[in-house]
Order: sequence, then C-alpha cells, then structure tokens
Amino acid sequence: MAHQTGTPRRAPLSRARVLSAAVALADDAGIDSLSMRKLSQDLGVVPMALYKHVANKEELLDGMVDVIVGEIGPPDPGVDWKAAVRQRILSARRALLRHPWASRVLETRTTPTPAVLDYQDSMIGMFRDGGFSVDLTHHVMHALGSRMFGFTQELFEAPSMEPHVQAAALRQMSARYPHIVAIALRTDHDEGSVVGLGCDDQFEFEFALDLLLDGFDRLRLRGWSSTADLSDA
Amino acid sequence: MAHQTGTPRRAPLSRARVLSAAVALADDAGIDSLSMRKLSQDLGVVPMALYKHVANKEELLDGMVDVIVGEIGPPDPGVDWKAAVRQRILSARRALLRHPWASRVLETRTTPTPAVLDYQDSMIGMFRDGGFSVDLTHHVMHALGSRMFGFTQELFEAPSMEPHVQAAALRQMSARYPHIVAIALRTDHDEGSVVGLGCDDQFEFEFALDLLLDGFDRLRLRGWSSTADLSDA
DNA sequence: ACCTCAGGTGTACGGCGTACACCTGAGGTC
DNA sequence: GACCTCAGGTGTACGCCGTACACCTGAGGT
Repeated sequence: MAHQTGTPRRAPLSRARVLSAAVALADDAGIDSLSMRKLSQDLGVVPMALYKHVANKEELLDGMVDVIVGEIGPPDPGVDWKAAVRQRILSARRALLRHPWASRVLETRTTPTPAVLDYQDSMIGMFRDGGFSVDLTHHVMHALGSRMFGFTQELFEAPSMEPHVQAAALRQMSARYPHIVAIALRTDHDEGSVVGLGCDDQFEFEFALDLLLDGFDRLRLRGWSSTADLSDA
Repeated sequence: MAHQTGTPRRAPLSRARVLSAAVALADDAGIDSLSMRKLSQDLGVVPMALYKHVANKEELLDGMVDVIVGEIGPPDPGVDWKAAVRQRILSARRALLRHPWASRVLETRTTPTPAVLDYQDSMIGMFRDGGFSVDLTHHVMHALGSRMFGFTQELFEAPSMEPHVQAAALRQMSARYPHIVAIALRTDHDEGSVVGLGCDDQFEFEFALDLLLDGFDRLRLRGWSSTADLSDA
C-alpha cells in the first residue's frame, strides 16, 4: 500500500506505449522533431530506455507505419471490385491524411511491415475476386504504387501567398513559364481572372484513381496478358 | 611564375564545382554519405568554405536536382503528343536512373527549382499542343505526378535472397499472405514453379504510363471537362 | 601605399543515434 | 529469509552532423 504514495511511479514502458507516444509526438511537433531523445522525454524516461522496446530508430518508424496502416478500415463486402477497391483506397487516404508525416515515412521503409503486407494481400484479393488474373493483378498493383495507400507525390505545391503578391509573382513568371502560369490561372492563353485557383487535392487524387481503375477494367475485360496483349482499343 | 610552383594551388571553388562534386559523391558513396564535411574534404577545403557557394544543405540538394533534371533531353519534334510525351518521360527516367539517389531527393524538395519548372512547363506545352484544354492538362499533370520524372514509389521490393532460401520464406508466408505469394510465384492458386520471378521495373513503369496516356487520350477525345464530364464510356 | 571584399579558415555549439557498462527491484527457488 | 535471475531503466561517452560567427588572406583597383 505504501508503494503507491510518494513518487508517482510511472507506468512501465511497452512497445505499444512507445509507438503511440511516437505517433503523438510526430502528429504534434512534426516528423522532423521526432528524435529518440525528445520521445524519451515525453515518456519521462532516459533515451536509452527506448532501446529495450525498439531495436533502433528505423524499427521505431516501421512500428509507427504499422500503427497507421492498421487504422485502415476493412474492405466493404458485397460491392463490385471497382467500388470496393475505390472505397478501400479512399479509406487508406483518410487514415494517412490524419497523420501528415505518414506518407513520407511510409515511402522510406525498405522492408514491408506486417500491417502493410496484410493490406497489400487483401487488396490483391479484391482484384482476384473481381476476376483479374494473377498476371494482370501483379501489374495493376505496381501501377497503383503508393496510390494504393491514398497518396501520391505532389510536385506542384501552391506556395500560398497573399493574392496580390501571388498575382505579381505569376506575372513575373509568365515570360519564362507561360504554360505553368496559364494552368495556375486556369485561363486559355490570355490573361483572364488574376486569381490563382488552388488545387483540390482530393479531386486530383480521385481523378487519377478513377482513370487507372477504368484502365484496369478495360484490360480485364479484354483478357489482357503480359505475354500476349490481344491489343485493339 | 614563382607562384605556380610549390603547393598545387587548388582551382578556386564555384557553385558549379561544388554541385558536380556533390553529385559525384552521392553517385559513389550514396546519398546518406553526402555530408557537408565529406563534400568539403573531397574538394580539399574546409567545411565552412562551401557556405560561400550554397546557402545551406537544402540549397545544395536543390542544386543537385537541378543538375540532374537539366540532363533530361529536349522533346522530340514532329511526333504526335503521345509518342512525344512518352519518349520525354522515358528520357527523364534514364536520367534519374543514372543517379539512384535523385528520385529520393527530388521527392523531398519543397520548392520547385528552375530546371524542374522548365521541364514542367515544356511538358504542359506538349499536352497543349496535342489538343488538351488547360483544364484537362492541369489534371493530367497531377495524375502523372512523379511519374512525369520517370519514377514511382516502389512498395514491393524483392528482398533478393538465394533461391532455396526464398522458396522457404515464401512457403512460410503463404499461410498469412496467400495472394502476395501467388503473385511472387506468378501461379494461379496452386504451387507451380517454385522460382520467384523478379519484377521488370521498366516493364511495370511503361505499363502504368501507357495506361495513363491512353486514359488521357480518351478524355481528350471525349472533350472532358472538370465542370461537366459528358460521361459515357 | 592603401582599401576592399570575395573567398577560405578555425573554433565552437547544440543536436543527433546509439554502444556499453551498470544499477535496481520484483519474482522464483530452496 | 537468503540467494539468484534477469527484464527494464540509467549514465556516460563517442563520433557524427549542420552551421553561426569571427577571423584571415591575398588579388585587384585607386
């Protein structure tokens, strides 16, 4: 009875506690602020204590990815393959968007973690159940790539500045990069509205996803095979 | 006349020399071995000397990306848009494959560099010349994402082990990940050959690229627009 | 003879991941 | 109760990193 009074006597660490603290820290302070030292501080413990629960920082990151990927919902049963895959991927996207660091970390993993394998296995199963051959499914999975987890490398990145500053910047760019500016302004060659419309990331994602899924479907219907593509449009 | 004898009198540094030494170092020793200190050593100079030519390490990496992206060949004139885009992207792919670190670094850039903007601008131009509306081109560029530079996130990564070790590993995995193993063995449900076929990355890349390009073409022909998709197959 | 100033130097700081030896205390065994 | 074990937490230290800041040096201009 005496031993609960006095010093608060931290709850003992565990791999799960370490991982969820790491996720929380990355969520709050950004992935760049996640260091073994800061994490140990959050847990009220000395840095080296973490190494009793994770082998090293890489394994910590692996574990964090597993936590997030584990949050992806199961497939909806009873709908056709395309709707099922679409919903599942958008569910993955929601899970990853809740943790902005997750996609960046997922990209850097060299070895797939169990939750990732589970996810991939079940996604393959969805294609197979939808009538895709092993061969086609294989290529289709590659074609999806990271889009299967609901994200894609964004290379455009609107810099987000005040409207009139942005207008000035675009005017200056238009000499060298006329096409980029045209797209930023969404005008057909001549200067129309001067507001730079942002991009709706969700729209772009679904646009590309549906394009791919439709392409997959066409190949499936055509009985496509990598060894002999019976090709005609 | 006297001043050329004695100590060899290093050629003076320049931004270009710094960048090309950095590229060489990353090529030889891997991007993880690229530190300001090692780079300065290669150049026979003290670490802080580099900061007279690049503001900081991020800007160094920006410059390195610019060097590689600058190596991408110009578009072939006189072919239809699809062939032109295809060739250009495959040229980008060759450039990036010559420097295995390049895609990883390109992904982490937050601000587009001039060579990247040049490339994107001219790629947009190729679509515009091919009859794509500004609107459609915009979405198409997003759909390409990093594939426009010839790479995609690979999430499968064959671990490359001795054949019989790999066979054992796959047998062990097949309980939990039956679909993945089926694809690794490229068999239809029953165990056939036990050799795990590797993946032909180039094939996978072109497969997905052509799927997208074909999709783009269909939308173009259909007069697709984001505000009103006149949709039927 | 003097000034300027681009470009190279030297030192130092605070951060990082983690190897390694050590301690501590709860649980098991006789 | 005396002893052992060993999982889990500690403390110290090493070598690496990026880079701030004050300084020097020497060629070119006046």
